[in-house]
Amino acid sequence: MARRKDRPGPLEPRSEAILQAIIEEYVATAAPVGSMTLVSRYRLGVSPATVRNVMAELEAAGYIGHPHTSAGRVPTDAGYRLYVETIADVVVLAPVEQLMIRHQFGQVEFASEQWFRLAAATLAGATHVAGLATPAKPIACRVRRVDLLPNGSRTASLVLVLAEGPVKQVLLTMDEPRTREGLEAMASAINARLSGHSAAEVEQTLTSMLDESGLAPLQIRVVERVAAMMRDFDAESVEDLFSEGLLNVMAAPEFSQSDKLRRVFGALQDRRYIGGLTRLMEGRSDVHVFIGSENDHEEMHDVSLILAPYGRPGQATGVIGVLGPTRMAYPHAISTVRYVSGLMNELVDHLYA
Amino acid sequence: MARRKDRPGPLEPRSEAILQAIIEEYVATAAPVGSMTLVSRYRLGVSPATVRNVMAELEAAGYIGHPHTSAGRVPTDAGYRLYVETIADVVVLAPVEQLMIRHQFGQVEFASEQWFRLAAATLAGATHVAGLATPAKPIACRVRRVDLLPNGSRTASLVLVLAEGPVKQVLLTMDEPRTREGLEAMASAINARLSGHSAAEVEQTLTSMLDESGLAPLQIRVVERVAAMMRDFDAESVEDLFSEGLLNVMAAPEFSQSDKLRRVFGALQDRRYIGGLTRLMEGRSDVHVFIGSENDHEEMHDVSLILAPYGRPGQATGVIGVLGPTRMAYPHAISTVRYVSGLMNELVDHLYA
DNA sequence: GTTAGCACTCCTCCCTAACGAGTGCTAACC
DNA sequence: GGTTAGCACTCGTTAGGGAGGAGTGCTAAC
Repeated sequence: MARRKDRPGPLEPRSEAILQAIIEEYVATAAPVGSMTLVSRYRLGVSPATVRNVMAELEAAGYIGHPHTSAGRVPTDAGYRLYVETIADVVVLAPVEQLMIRHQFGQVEFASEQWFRLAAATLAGATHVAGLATPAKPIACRVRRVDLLPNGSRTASLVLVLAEGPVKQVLLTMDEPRTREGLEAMASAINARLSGHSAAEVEQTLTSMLDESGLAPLQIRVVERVAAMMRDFDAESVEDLFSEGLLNVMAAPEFSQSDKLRRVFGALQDRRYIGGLTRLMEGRSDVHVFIGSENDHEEMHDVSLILAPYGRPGQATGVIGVLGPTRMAYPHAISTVRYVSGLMNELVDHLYA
Repeated sequence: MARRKDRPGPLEPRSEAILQAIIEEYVATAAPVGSMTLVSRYRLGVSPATVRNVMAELEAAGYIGHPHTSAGRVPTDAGYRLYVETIADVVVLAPVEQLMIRHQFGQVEFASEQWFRLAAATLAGATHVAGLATPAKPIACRVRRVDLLPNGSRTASLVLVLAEGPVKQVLLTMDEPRTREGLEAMASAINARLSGHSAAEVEQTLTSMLDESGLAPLQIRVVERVAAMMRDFDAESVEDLFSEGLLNVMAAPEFSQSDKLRRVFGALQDRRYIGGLTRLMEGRSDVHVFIGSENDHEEMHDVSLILAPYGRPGQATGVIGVLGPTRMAYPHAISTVRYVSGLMNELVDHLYA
């Protein structure tokens, strides 16, 4: 209020430079930064007193704060927000790092289940905070084929392959023994009716089958199971989250007493929270940063999320990103997430080409 | 040394009762326990002075210690060990809890990949420490069948189903487009050669195929990939570990400053450590407890592991268990792990019946 | 508008003393 | 001889009180 002349809008270049310096120093040291340290370490071309004046303005505008009177300044969430917005569009990952990450992705064979894990691990390794990734599951899965393979005398494996790639296997118990041939015949009969169908369509087929006479009870049970598995697939898609390198975040001094972090970890295991995240990213097309209190969930008020969608909108999308303390190296993290999401896009394109 | 008359051997009943009381009190309160609290809360039938004398003996024998002169007693790892050995054979899980756990297992359909997750989650929920589980992978996997399914124009899914149940899918890129029928024909040709084969046998087939003429390069590449996947399966089996409820352990006061715990989590992510664990349990048939410094790895010196093997020796085995602070409710944890391992045995038997 | 000077604030660190929990010893008791 | 009451002693914990210092905000000079 005091010395501010106009509304929060754009800051004078010098004020912005000082805010930037404060943030960079604080990110590096985790300690409140004073006017003296600032002028001695950053070529600001002004005296500590001037810096103090600017600091007072920045504080009045809500971009920085003091823990107490005789302490240095600490960026607020709003300060980080401004900082991120000024740098977000320009940061690009250094070519060396691009190369290293691309190299890591080159290692993986096209085993599709491993992509997100790899993405999460790569992000964690590159940014030294935690990497996150959800699988890119299709909006609505479709059946490719169903196999019935004999196991023991009265058990069989039901293998469901989706058009989009994923495979799932469940165990089936049968009232009476069946031959391999009998099972194969049944599988191809089922495939004829289900192949290419979505979860809803399988459901329809199931209800119509219930009216038909002459169908083996086992056949109906198999279709029931397939319908259930398809439901699961559709539901899972938004609820699975891989995280890697949470230990990196544990190492941050702000989380040395594990209390706050425990709540963060708890939220990360909450499927509803994860579902919310993916839904939040649905409309977006580029990296988005959620800083501290900008996160909807109170548990996340001490951390920042940098997320990016990937995949093909309307077909199969997922989310990758990083999670770290609000005191985080945003430029590097943002550019890394952006780069990895680009790589993930390439991979998905390759899969659907 | 001082007052001990004979070697560590069996303790007098009264001493044992007092050790037991110390441990139970310490497990409950996490604070060193004094002679007064002990007589007031446990019906020991003796005065604090007598308890102090016994405590001195127990300390000389190495079963308990003091943090400092004027503090109460704390059990040592050796004390826990003695305690665990006196109770291990007799503890049985309360019927109510048995029912609850069995009920949880009833929920899961026979989707075999989910068993260990469920076991880990159940253990975590029942014991309030962390639950661990490795999948029960067969000693040596065998191929059941291979499918080649067209994806895009130049990509196909290679689906590998193992005789033991697990399924894996990878993406294959092809130099030239192939029809669905062509792929199916190739798949059945490959199946004829690989079905029922172990990783080593697939490897042999591959080398013999390299000498044959007239084989499509793609066919050889597929067999190569299958060989690689089989190797992976065999290797993965001992290296995968699901954990659930690590947050429970974070909540323990001994880990309030997250330093020690971070090292524990680090070790849990180390595949070599996990491999060591499973190998450690290979010869055993019942629950085994590793208390603090009994663990080979220094990172684990502040936690205890209660592990049990499950599965069919020689066919498919895995390990389940819990991880908690050395100050843990051993009787309950041991009986829970034992009970869940029994359930897992039932499940595996059912699968292989 | 910028800067030097300076009083002021308030956190941090360190020292000390009072407190108290719990022990270990000794001597009496059963 | 084992058990117990009594008591001196140890030592960590806590609270209080400067001394020190980092950093600010204000004022006045540049």
